[in-house]
Amino acid sequence: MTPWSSWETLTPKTPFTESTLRETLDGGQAFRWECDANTGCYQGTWGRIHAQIRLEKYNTLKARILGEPTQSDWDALSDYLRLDEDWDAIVDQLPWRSDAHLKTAIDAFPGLRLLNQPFPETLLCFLCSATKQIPQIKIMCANLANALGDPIAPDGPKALPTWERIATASEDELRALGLGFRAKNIKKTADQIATDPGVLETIEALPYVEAHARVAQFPGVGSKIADCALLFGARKYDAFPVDTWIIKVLEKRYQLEGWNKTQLEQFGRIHLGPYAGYAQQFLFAYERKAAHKAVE
DNA sequence: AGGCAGGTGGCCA
DNA sequence: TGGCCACCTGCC
Repeated sequence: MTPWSSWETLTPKTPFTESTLRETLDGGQAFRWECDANTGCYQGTWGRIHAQIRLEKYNTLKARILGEPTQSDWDALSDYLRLDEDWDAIVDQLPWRSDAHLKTAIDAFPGLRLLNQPFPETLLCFLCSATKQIPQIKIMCANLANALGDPIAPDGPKALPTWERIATASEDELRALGLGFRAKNIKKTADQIATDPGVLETIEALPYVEAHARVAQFPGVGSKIADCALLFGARKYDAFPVDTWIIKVLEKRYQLEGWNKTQLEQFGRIHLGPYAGYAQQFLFAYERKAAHKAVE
């Protein structure tokens, strides 16, 4: 059995709360985190790192990493969680002064932030996401890792497969992982990436508009999935993913009934500005919370 | 038991 | 451009 590192105290510039940590790790940006119901400890995987994260009293953030992490692994954890991000400065640039609903959503999730995930695996996870709910997306990602991924440690959890590895699988093999019609798109995208190594790095380095146009050329990647991959996996904070939840928010709370998706995307980017993606995350989290409450 | 789910792409006017 | 529909699969 591979041992865990000792628990280290992390020092985010802006603290998490219980609900913002949950919303950050397990709110639909990433699909490889699970919360232990008894301890409230999150366990998850990204890149080649498997970690546990928990919040102690006074919102002290603790983490440990499977194996014998180096300083660069701890730095990777800090980058992943964006611990050094100037959250106050970012949020202050959102139009909360003139947007009461946005202000309500921000106040409900202080410290909620966007993860800094690896771009290739973020694209993969969101290719799985079409017309699926979060629990189902998680299962697909877990199946992909278990079937095609490399172990992070001997007998340990597995990383998500590389695109090159996926390209060596057949569509039928992928379908057997429960991907459904997404298997064809994932296979075709993998084939394209395999024949053009470095394309994802190139895309990641482009400004948002160019990156969006390029990533949306992959089969199965439309405007929404492109925006999610760029926002959650490439730090394009001006991306504004318009999904069913955000459509509801904009229709109901911004009185934009009758607007089509393209118009809603443009409204979001124009109204919310260079950090539109951050605003999206607050609005998304707040709306899901409201819907959850309504069920109770 | 049928409809729906963090969409996309193809087809038709 | 805008509307409609098929597409896998599992869960309510």
